[in-house]
Amino acid sequence: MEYNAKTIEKQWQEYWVQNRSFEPSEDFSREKKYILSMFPFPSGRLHMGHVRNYTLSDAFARYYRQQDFNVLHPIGFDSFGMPAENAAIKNGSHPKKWTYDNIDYMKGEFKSLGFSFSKERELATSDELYTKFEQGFIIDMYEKGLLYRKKGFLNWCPSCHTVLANEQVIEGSCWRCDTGVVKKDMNQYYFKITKYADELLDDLHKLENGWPKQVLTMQENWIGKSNGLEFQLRFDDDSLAKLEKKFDGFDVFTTRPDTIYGVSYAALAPEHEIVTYMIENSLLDNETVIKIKEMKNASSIDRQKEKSGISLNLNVTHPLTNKKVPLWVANFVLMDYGSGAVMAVPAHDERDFDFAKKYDLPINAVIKPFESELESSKAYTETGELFNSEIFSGLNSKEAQSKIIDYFQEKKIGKRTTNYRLKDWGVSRQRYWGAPIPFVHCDSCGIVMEKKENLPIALPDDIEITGEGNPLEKHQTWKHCKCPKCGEDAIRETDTMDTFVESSWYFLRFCASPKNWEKEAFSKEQIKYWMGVDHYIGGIEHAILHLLYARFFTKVFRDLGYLEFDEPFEKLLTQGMVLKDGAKMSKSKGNTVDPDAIIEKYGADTARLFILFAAPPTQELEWNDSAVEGAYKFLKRFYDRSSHVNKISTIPQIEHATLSKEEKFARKKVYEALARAEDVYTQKYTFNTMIAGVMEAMNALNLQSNEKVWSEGYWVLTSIMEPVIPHICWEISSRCFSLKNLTPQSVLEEVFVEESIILGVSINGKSRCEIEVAPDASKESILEAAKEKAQKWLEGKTLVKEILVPKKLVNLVIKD
RNA sequence: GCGGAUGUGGUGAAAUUGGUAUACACGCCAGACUUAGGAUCUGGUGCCGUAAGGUGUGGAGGUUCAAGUCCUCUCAUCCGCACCA
Repeated sequence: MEYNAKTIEKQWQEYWVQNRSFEPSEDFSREKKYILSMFPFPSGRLHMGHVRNYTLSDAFARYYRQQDFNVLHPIGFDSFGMPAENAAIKNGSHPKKWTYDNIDYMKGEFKSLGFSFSKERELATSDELYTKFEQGFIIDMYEKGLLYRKKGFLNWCPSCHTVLANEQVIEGSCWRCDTGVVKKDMNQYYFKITKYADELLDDLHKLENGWPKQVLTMQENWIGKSNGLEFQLRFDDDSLAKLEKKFDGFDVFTTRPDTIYGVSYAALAPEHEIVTYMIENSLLDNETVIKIKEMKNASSIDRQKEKSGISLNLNVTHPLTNKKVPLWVANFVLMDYGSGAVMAVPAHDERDFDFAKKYDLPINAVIKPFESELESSKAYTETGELFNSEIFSGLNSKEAQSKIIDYFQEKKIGKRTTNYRLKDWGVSRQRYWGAPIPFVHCDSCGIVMEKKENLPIALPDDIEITGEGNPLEKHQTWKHCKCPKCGEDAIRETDTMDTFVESSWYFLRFCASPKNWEKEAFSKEQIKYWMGVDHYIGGIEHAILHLLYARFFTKVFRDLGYLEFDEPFEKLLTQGMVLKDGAKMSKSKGNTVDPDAIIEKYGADTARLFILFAAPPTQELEWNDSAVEGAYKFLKRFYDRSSHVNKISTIPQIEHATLSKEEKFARKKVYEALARAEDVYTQKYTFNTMIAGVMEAMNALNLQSNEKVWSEGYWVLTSIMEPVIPHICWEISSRCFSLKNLTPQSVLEEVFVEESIILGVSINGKSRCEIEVAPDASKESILEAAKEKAQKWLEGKTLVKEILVPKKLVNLVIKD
């Protein structure tokens, strides 16, 4: 029989649409599985990474459907974002048209790959309905104080007149025009994600069994919790006078309070408010001001190259010794961590040491190793024994840390504090193609939330996109409105939201029944049934931001009363990248493979089979044209051999004992494959080994010609393979089994019963020969057989030990 | 620097609790059928060796009757974070 992928695939794709085969049921009494793959940005065409992602989720979804679960396997498009605007700048196409044209094309690609997505729940985050509910949530969060507006230092491209996200700054320059990026002080909206820092960190433990360790660690490091001492460094009298008593001092944070007696200077970030005050009030000479401005304006790369600083000619007093400590501005002190100021202990911190060497500041050692001498040529950053530390001398670092913190707390001059690397999430973008932030600026009322009944605040279509500045701000009429509170003329907020906001709750929206799509974002009942996501599959590149933000939204929604759980994704599978010629596929490298071309040449089943067979999902996948060809050959053979199968509608009953050796072996291989498949879908996700098992079974079936064994084999194998290569399996199954075999299959234990078993015989751990014994042979008889067979190696030696590992091997230990 | 991961044939990769290393596939070699083959089928294929045998999971040690698997050290590659006080 000739395998014609195109015909078969078209036919079943139509069948599935007409039969609504992949729509979840609203019967909430059934057991459910929620299988989700990270939705794509509608860039135009699918790439192989997408194909890998959705082939994986599709395999899970189809498997659980076979197992009679109510399966939700939705898809959507993360459709706001910069590329749509960039396309507009480049080709003059409207972002909306560009986006929705791409979506249409990609939906066609999904269909041609046979992905079993629910059609009725498809959405795009740029849909006005989606914006409407999102803006509602934003208002809720603003009311709860979880969204606020403040000035912040942002990456600003002076040429594009826009704020850039950190990821858009490439080596200190704008990713698009290569202009040097500067920091600009601007008003921005922030989500108060830091309020949840502790919970986001602690709850990682709840995910230990379902998430890759790597992702958990990355999130842990990103949150970056550290414990230590916070205290105030106070100015001495002269310095207070110089500062016109505007500042008493400033806070510093340290994780090493045990080194406090080694403090020999203190340093402020160039952006620190005291520094700003001194510049604004001409308290510094010109040279110093120029130096500080240089530090501020340096790109982050330059700033890291070499430590530099300048003295402020001010002194603070050491909190314990009351000695004078000089105050400097230093480029290595970061404004956005801790308080933007540090106590410096050059003897025990590498940065402080480098700086002290450069500017000839004192280096006072106060910690020494327990069992060796202190070297003065570098900073000793380990823990050790304290000295020159008054009453704390002689203590070890660990004890000293808590005692010194206690001492500060007793004296009320400092306190135990926790610091986080995680910062509040800046969400406003000066961009057109995003969800508008639903606020208005009113001269008399300030920032006012839009009324929920006025939502969505939709984007205007008639805009001009030039790449410079924010098109919404330049629009003549859109931003003018009435204040929802006082009714006077007001101005709409023209900032739009970061696209990560949309992807932080889309998995909840999918739970909503399309019947109520217009009415509500989702209902508590629907969420309760479908969530959490049983398998979430996507790229490792989202290990931090997307997954952290989605976890944050889940906790916020819980606190807003919309749902009742803490974590959205129970099991996370992070797939490896798709490579060609050893490098990630990318247009710029010219090493891409177009999925459409593969489907055209071989069909979707070949692409899916290759992708799942070539490597386990978490590993990188190296594209290999001849291995694709190999997958295609297997499908041809698989299709061709189905001519050995009888048309039946129940699995054949076979009298195992009456079969030939080859027939028995074939059945054993078939059921081995089935047993392995169960494990793969539910535990290990190593589809490559499952497919190998099926190939072994096929090879074994080929060695015999019993029609019943063939039929039984195909009954089982097409069931195992349907999630991987659905079209060909539905075709064979409908022709031979009236689709009756795409159901749970049970492993027949009887086929594993062996008439004899083969044991390896090794001498001193080295395998030498084999023996064949009856399964119930006694230990003595097995050892006897082994010794007889291995006689050759035993001659002239002394046998010192005999080990029998049941069903595996015999090891004979000998001596000369 | 800190954290995480990975190292097995020519290639992608297998290997329950430690128990005959290299399943399955690609590639290669040989043969069959063919006007032809980039189709199909059959057989072979870790390395050295005619063979017996030796050797072999990045490297060096160790534990064990037995180590790809456990322990110690080390090298290499990849990924994430990074002047985080």
